[in-house]
Amino acid sequence: MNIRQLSFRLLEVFMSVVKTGSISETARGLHLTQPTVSLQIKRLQEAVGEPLIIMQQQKLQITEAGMALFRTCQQVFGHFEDYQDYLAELKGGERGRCKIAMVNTAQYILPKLLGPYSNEHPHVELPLEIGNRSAVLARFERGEDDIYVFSHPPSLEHAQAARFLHNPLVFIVPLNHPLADKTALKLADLVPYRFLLRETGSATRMLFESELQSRGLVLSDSVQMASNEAIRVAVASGMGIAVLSQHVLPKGDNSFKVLNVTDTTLASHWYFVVRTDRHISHAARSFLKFAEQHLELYLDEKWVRNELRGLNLK
Amino acid sequence: MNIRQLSFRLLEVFMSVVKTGSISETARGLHLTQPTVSLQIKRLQEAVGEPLIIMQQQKLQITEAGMALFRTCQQVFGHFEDYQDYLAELKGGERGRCKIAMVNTAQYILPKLLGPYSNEHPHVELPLEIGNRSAVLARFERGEDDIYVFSHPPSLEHAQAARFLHNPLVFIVPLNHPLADKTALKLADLVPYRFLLRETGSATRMLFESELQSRGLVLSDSVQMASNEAIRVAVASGMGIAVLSQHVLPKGDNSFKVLNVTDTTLASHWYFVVRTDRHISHAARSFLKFAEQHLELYLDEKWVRNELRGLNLK
DNA sequence: ACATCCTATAGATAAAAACCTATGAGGTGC
DNA sequence: GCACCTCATAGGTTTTTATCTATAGGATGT
Repeated sequence: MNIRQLSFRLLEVFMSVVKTGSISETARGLHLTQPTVSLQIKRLQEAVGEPLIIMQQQKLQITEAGMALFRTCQQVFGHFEDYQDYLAELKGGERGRCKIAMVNTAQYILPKLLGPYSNEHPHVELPLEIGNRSAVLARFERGEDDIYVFSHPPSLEHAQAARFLHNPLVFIVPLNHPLADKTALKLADLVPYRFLLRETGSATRMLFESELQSRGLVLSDSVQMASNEAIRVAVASGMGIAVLSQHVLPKGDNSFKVLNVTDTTLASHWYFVVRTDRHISHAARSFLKFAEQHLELYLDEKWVRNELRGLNLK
Repeated sequence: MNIRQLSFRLLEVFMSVVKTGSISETARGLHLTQPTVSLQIKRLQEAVGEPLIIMQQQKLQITEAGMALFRTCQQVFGHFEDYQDYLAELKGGERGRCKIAMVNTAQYILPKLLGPYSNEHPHVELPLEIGNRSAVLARFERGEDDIYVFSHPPSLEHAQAARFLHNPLVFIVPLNHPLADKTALKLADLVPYRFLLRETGSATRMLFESELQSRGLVLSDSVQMASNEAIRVAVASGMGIAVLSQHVLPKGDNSFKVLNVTDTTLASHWYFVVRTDRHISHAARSFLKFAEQHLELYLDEKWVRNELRGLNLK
């Protein structure tokens, strides 16, 4: 039997002949002529190398080999139907994978969207990658994920970014800090103190440093720490001032004080970023659509900046 | 996804690409050129309507849809491999069906061949049909079986017959019959008594009657009975004389007496008959070959007439 | 005997599939 | 920068496939 000259069409016709028990009726059913069907069966028998159907007193009789082939066909078509169902779910965004790479800080906000989404779409895999800005940028370069989350508009080739959330930054100090009780501060009042900062390249630090630079200010003392939690705890224990995303601060945490700096509003935005030179996966598209529709529901409404239409999610 | 434009060749190539992870390597492996493989994949993707493989940093990456298709293919090819195995067994006569229609009397001898054959070929189905001569002839006409067993050469169109066993007929009488103790009888001595006979058309009766006719003898009294057993029992209980195939008589049964008729030797032969206008099934061919080789082993050697070569079983 | 079913076969055509060669474009390694 | 991979695309050829129409040969039923 030569499988290479078998085609699905041939098998389809064969199955219909077995089901109807008639070549002519199959022809009518499939909108073909009778000779066409006869010929198809003949070719199939040649491909299989064994009679599949024999004429018996004006009636078609299916041989053993024919019945076995029929059963095989049923299974095969069954598998393809399953695959079609799978594809349909994939295309509908009900199944599949949406790999998301996000910068560290985003882990305080993205889960608020991911949780509800995952509940609504339980068959979508959502592998998350969390890293610092440069790690996520590297992943973007290599196109390892479907969606990237940055807080700072990355202006890269092939990148399409859409804002979705305001990211206000605040200054926090230990409760016993000299500035803790001041009510109206200027940025310049802060620079003499020690600052605790994330690594160079982090969006928060970049924003803060560019603000300082534009005002001609220079920090007198700074310490670099690897994570926001480390910084928060360090501030609480009196090590210095920090600039952090407001989203990072646990509500009702009174182990530090938020300063009221009147001449400075530091803020960036959270962005969903996708590559324009790649097909966006259905699951990713589905997630972004979900986000577009439910941002206000799951995130603090006052910070939402829903510009996801810009990603033209069809 | 349009299944009609899918071909097994396409899937074969696709599977190789997934396995090797390279289009060029697949091309080398399948003795194709690289553009051919590229194009096949492109066509497959168009047929499926979904990307299956994407280029990722100089490496091929299989998409979700691609992996699912790959799994589907594995199952599908698995089914076809099973089918191929099945076909191989079918062609080797190891599997399949060999329908045999035989006249009543044959059931005393054919099982001696069928039993050992079935043990050697446990996957061959052996449906048996047993009927009187005219019923088996009708089945032959309609070509309902693979092999027909007659005891009397049927000279039909499209029939090819081969003798395999001598079928000697004997006269039996009740123990208390007037002829029971005679040692050398003539046929003419028997005709005054009542005979128990099978229906007209049965080979035994045909043979007996033609012998009577050629000798100008006429039976004075006869009773028709439907089966050989009925006749045997009736003879034992004293109803009359019978002519039966020797094969029908259980060895060591002393409830009747076999007459010694010196001027008459009634005998026919058992024939395997096949239709020449039909493909003979592999299983039937296998059974006939088995019979040809083992007749002497399983049947009484002194009666065997092995002329099965005549069926040219290749 | 004839109309009416089937199926099989022959001959023809248009579309498609399955390949090829040649060439281009994007990376990697030295 | 150059040799050397990889894959993609364009253009072309030869087979194969999927159809059709026309026709013929059996069976069956009236």
